[in-house]
Amino acid sequence: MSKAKKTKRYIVEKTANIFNKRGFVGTSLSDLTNATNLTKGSIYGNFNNKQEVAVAAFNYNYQNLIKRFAAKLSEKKTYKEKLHSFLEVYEEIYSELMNAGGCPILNNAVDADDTNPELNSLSIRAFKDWNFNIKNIILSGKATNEIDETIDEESYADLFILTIEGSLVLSKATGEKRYFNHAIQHLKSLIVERF
Amino acid sequence: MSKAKKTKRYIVEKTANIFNKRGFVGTSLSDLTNATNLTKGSIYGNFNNKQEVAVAAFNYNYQNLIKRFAAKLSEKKTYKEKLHSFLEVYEEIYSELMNAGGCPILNNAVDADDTNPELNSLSIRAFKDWNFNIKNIILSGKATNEIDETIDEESYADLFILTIEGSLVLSKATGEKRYFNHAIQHLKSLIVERF
Amino acid sequence: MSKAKKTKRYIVEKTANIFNKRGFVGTSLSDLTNATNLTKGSIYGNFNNKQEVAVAAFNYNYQNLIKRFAAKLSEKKTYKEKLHSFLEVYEEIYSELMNAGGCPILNNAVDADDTNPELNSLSIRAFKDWNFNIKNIILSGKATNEIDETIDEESYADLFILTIEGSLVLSKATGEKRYFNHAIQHLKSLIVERF
Amino acid sequence: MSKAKKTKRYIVEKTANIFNKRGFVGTSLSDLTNATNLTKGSIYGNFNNKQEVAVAAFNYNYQNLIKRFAAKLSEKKTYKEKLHSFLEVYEEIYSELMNAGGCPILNNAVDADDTNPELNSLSIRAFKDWNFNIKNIILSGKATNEIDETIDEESYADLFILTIEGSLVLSKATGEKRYFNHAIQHLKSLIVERF
DNA sequence: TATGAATGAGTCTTCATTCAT
DNA sequence: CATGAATGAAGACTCATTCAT
Repeated sequence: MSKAKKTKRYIVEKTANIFNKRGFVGTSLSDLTNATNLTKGSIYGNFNNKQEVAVAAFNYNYQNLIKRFAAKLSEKKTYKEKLHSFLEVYEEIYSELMNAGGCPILNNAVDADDTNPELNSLSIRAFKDWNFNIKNIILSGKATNEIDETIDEESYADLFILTIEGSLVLSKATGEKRYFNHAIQHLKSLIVERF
Repeated sequence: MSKAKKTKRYIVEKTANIFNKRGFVGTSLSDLTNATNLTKGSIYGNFNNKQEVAVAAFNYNYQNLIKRFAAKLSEKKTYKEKLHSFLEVYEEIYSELMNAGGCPILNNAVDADDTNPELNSLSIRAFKDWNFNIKNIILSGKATNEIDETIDEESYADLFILTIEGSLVLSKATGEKRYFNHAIQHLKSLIVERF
Repeated sequence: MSKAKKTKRYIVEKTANIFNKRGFVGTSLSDLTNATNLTKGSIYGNFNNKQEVAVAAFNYNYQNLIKRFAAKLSEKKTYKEKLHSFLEVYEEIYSELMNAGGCPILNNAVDADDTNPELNSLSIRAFKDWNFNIKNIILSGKATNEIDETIDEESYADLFILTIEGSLVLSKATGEKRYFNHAIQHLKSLIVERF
Repeated sequence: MSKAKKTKRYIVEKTANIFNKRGFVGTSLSDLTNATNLTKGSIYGNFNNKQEVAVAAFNYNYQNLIKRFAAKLSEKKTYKEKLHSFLEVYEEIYSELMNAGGCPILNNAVDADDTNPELNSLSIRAFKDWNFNIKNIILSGKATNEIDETIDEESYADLFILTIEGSLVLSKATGEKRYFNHAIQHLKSLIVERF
C-alpha cells in the first residue's frame, strides 16, 4: 500500500466516527486535524475537500457493516437461519454501533437528505442493497419451500430494515436498549410465526 | 398576546422547518434572518441565543404534532380505535411531514444525541410521552377486556413508535413512500391479529 | 450620510490606492484590514466580497479622475483649449497619479483583462467614455470651423488616449517622467500643427 | 543541452504565457505544475523559487521578442526602413501577442512596479535597450543625411515605444485592434512627414 | 533529478454574538 | 423592541516551500 493510500486510510479510520456522530456540517476540518494529528494541508493533500473525506468515511463505516453480515451469512445454511443472522449480527455489534454514534447509514441519511444529495445517495443505495439481499433470501427460501409462499418478500424486507433502523435510532437517542430488544424480539417472532 | 410574544411566535413559525431540515449546526443566524426578514439584533432581542430558538422551534413542531393526535384520539371511543387513530394521523400528515423535512422528534434526536444534550433531552421526553400514551391505551383496553390481557403494553408501545419512526426516516431519505406504507399495514395487522 | 455609507466610503478611500498598486489578487483582506483598522467582519458587513470592494475602489479612483477633467473642461471656451485641458490636467495630477500607483484605468485593465471580466469591463467602459468625450470635442470644433474638417476624430481620440496611457505606464515603471513629457509635448504639437 | 537545462527550458516554455496573463501573484505553483505536468518538487529542483521561474519566463518572452526584431532589422538597409520594420514586426506578431496576454514587457512592468523590484528592473532594462536601439537608428540616419538633422532622437525614441505600448494595452484590454491600427498609422505618418 | 507527501501560514468568507442608538 | 454595524473566532481551502526517499 502506497504512503498516500495509507494516509488516506488512516484519516478515514480516525475520522469515520466523528462524521457519524457530528454529521457533515458539524464536523470541522479542525476536528479532522485534531483526530489525526495531521495538518489541514496534509488532509487536503489526500482529499480534494471535506465532502470527499465524508464520502470515504461513510463508505468505510458501511463496508465494515457489510463485512460483518457477509461473514455471518456465509456460515448459515437454511434461509430462515440467514434471516436470523441479520438480527444476530446487530445484537453482536449493538454496543459498538452505539459507541460509534449509531447506524451510519441512517445517521447519514438524516444528516444529508435535505442538504447533501451526494451523501444522501450513498444511504439510499445502502438501503436498496440491504433490501435486495433480504428479498433474495426470502425468495430463495420460498423456492425451496422453506419459507411460506404467501410471504410478501418486498414488504417484509422493508419491514426488517425499518424496524431495525427505527429501534437503533430510538435506543441511541434515549440511551435505552429496550427499543432495540423489542424490535429484535418482534422480528424473530415474525419469522417463527409467519414464515 | 404581547408584541414580544407575537414576534417570538413569528420567528419560530418561520424557522421551525429550517431547523428540522438543516439541523442545529446546519442552521445559521443568517438562515433565520432570511426566513423572517428580521435583523440579527431582533432575533437576539427575543431569544438569548440560537439554542433557545432551536428549542422553541422543536417545541413548536412537537406541539403541532401533539395537537393532531389529541384531536383524533378524543373522537374515538374504543381503545383499538384509539390505537388505529395514531396510524391514521400519520397517514393524514405524511406529505406535510415529508415537506417539513421529516419527523422533528427523530430528526432532532439524530442531530443532537452526540452533541447537544439539551436538545436531545427534548426528543427523549417526547418519545417517553408517546410511549406513555400508547401504553395507557393498551392498559385501558386490557382493563375493559377489549384488548387481550397477554399483550405486553411496554413492548408494543415501543414497537409502534420505532416502526413508525423507522418507516418515516426510510421514506424521507429515499423519497419512497413504500416503507411508510408497509409499516402502517404491518401495525394494523398486528392490532387485528394479536390485540 | 448613513453610517453604513460612511464606512463604505472610508474603506474605499483607504484602500483604493492599495488595489491600484497591488492589483486584485495581490491585495489581501489583511491588506484591507491593516489599511482601515477595521476587522474582516466589518469589511464583509459593508461589502459582499473582495470583488465588490475592488469595484468600488476602481469607481472611486475613476470618479476622482473624472471630476478633475470636468472641472477643467467647463472653464474653457474654445474646443482646442478643451483639448489642451486634457493634457493640462494630466500635467497637474502627474505626481499624485504616480504616488497612487499609476493610472487606475490602465492598471486595472492590465490586471484584469485575462482574469476578471467584471473588473475589466469597468476599464473598457472608462476608455470608451474617454474616447467619446474627445471625439465630441473634435466634432464640435469641426462644426464651428475651429478645427480642420479633415481631422479624423476617431483616430485622434484613440491616439490621445493611447499616447497618454502609454506614457504614464512607461514613466511609472521606469520612474522617469521623460516619457510623459515627450508624450504631452507631442500631442500639443499635433494640435497646433494639424488641427 | 543537459537534462537540467532541458527541463528548465521546458518549464519556462510552458509557463511563460501564464505569468504574462495572470501576473506574478496571480500565478500559483499549482498553475505551473498543471501546465507542465511536473510535480512541485521537480520545479523546485530546477528553480530556487517562484520568483526565479518568473524571471526566466520574462526573459524567455523578451528574448523571443528581441529575436523577431533582430531578424527583421538585419534585412533592411536604409534607416527609415529599419524604423519601419519595428512597426512591421508588431503588425506581424499582433495576434500572437494578444493570445499570449499582451506585451510581456509592459504587463510585467505594471504587475511589478509597486511590488517586485527585481521583476520591474527587467522591464526597465528592456525599455532602456529598446530606446537605445531606436535612438541609434535615428542617429545613424542623421549621420548619413537620410533623416532630418533637427529630429530629436531622444523624444522620438520614447514616443515610438510609448505609442506602441499604449496601443497594445488598450487593444488588449478592450479586444479592439482599432487602437493598435491608429497607433501604427500615426507613427508611419510621422516617419514620412517629419523624418 | 524527480517524486510524493507534508507543513503551516496564508487565502477569502461566514459564524454567533454584542451593543450603541 | 428593533436596528445597523461591528467583532473576532472559526469556517473551508490554497499557498509557496521543504525534504526524505
